[in-house]
Amino acid sequence: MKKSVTMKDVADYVGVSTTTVSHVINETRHVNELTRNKVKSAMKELGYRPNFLARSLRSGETKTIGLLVPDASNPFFAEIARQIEDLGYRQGYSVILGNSDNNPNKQTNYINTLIAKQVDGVILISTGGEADELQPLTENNIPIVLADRDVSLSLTDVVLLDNEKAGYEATRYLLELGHKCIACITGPNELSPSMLRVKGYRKALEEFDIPYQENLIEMGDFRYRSGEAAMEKLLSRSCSPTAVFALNDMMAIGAMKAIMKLGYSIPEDISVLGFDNIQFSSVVKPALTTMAQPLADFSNKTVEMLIKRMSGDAIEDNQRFILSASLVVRESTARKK
Amino acid sequence: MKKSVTMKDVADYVGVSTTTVSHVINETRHVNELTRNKVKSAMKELGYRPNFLARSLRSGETKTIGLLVPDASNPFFAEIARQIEDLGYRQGYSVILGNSDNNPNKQTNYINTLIAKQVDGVILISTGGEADELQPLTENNIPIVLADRDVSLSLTDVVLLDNEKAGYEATRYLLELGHKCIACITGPNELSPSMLRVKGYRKALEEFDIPYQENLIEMGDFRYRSGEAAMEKLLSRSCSPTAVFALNDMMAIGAMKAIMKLGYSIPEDISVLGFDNIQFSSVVKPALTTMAQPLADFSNKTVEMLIKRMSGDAIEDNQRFILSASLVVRESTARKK
DNA sequence: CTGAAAGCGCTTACAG
DNA sequence: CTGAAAGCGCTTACAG
Repeated sequence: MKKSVTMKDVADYVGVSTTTVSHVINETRHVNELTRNKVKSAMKELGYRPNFLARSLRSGETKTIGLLVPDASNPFFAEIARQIEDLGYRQGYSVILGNSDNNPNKQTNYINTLIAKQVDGVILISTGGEADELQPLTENNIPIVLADRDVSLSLTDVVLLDNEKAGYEATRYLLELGHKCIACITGPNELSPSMLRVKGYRKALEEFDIPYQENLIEMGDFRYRSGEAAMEKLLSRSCSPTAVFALNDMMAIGAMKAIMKLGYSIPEDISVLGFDNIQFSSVVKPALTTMAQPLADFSNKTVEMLIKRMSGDAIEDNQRFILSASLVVRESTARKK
Repeated sequence: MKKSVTMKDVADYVGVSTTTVSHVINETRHVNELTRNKVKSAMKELGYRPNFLARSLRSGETKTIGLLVPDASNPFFAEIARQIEDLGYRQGYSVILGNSDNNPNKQTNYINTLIAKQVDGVILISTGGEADELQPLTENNIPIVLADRDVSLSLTDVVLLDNEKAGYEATRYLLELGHKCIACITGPNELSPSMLRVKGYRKALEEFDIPYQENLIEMGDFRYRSGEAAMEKLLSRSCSPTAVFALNDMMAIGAMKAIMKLGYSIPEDISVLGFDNIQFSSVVKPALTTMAQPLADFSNKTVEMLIKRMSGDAIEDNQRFILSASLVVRESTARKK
């Protein structure tokens, strides 16, 4: 086990102090050109590499941010994670990625790890809705921005979609196509995006004087299989829908599978409307009509807010940035016959 | 900015040395029960949180590993990253995730960052094929295991698929279905998995006395669009294939799109065979026949090897672990009519 | 233009 | 059963 070469080795080699070496590395004060060059070549010669750990311990900055998502293998989160990593990299930050599996305990554990590792900030797509899960972070003065899912009573910054409006607009679009019996495949009730999209769905129905029917609602878990299962249940009931609004694309695609398996056609018999606009929604057959999330805006805004916070710029607490979804019409929806 | 409470604060509060506090935290030596309890409650009372950075600087262990992938929004890598993160978490490691974008420079930069941040090990799905890109890691005694893509002359551990065999078996399956004109949509030539799968493809053709034809080969970049584009080109040529072997599922699905758009049916007119068995391959219509990568084995083995290396257990260099793909027959392939 | 030295918050060999 | 002290590799206020 070869010991790694430190600043002191370089300093000794050149015959200067570590102060000087440090300053040539960081360009934090003027150093005589000759000395500077000698230091630089010594670093190369000895194969010196700075130890960020030591620097961080001293400076209090790790240039690392934590990103906690429910499940990075879900295409929606994968895409967000990818973009956030990219934006972070450009600003000189590494990202520690964690998957909470929608498990509040795991999320809490992860938050503790991130604090212990002294990350400069965290971006959280939260599993639970409890603000006290975030308290350890705020207590340790670690900036945090919440993305995608709100946490009640939290005083942190948030970047959210206007889910209620999106749910409303999606449903309204189906209503305007003449559908009167519109099923809805939701996500878990405790997640704010699902809850709010359902709220929008109900609002649109109300506006069109269509009664809300419990038996047109099925809850999924935002995954493919659950969409398939939910649709099968919906189709087994008496009041069979002519349109279905799935609260994400994965479930919508699952629902499509179920619909076709049972011999119906899309959109002739049943229109299907998704949510997210993941890459695959344009690939399936028929291509999925969906409410598109402004993914790039999402990532950009989230990172931007976090960086502003980390830089300590005086800004007021609890900034809320709300984005809008937009309807992307493809082949899976049609006017009711 | 509240200063965080340190070990010294706890020690002073209880009236013991930091030595003792450290030992109760890490359970590294016996501490009188009364003292131990006093320390523990003091930690709670003061809200003490260990600073891993300081510990790491002292101990030389960061409990962090680096994971570099070409693009974590690609479902195949996303799934691997997800599993590796999970396995790491269970063993007490956080993972810093980086995307190289198949850009050797970016990869090199990332490797330097990982070294500076003193990760305990790195898992690399490499972009380039040059062993000297890995030298900084080995020079710094950072264990590394290469996954999925080999790097020539590298002396590190690797976990690979037997790509040549997989390519051979896939092609052989199509040949046995009676296909004689089998197109191949490859990945970038410089990537070993692509190259080796093509090698297997050629070997199978040879075995069946079918000449290899340049104009049945199209190169893609492992992404959806490139599969679509490649297929369009293939179909515009005189010798139009009755089967196509795409070297990953994303391109296979792109190819399916192109085939159907041009009015052919799958598998009646053209059989399509993919590679990877990503989640979506079972969802598309028709469901994609594909060579399945043993993803779980992949992640497990990779993490296991890295952990063994990090623990410093005496094992010989350049361990090579080779996995096999397996054919999953679905609806997109059929006997040639 | 440069350096000696303190200190970031821990761990751990040494001593008792 | 416990503590004083060195040291991990840096940065930076202080001094000249």
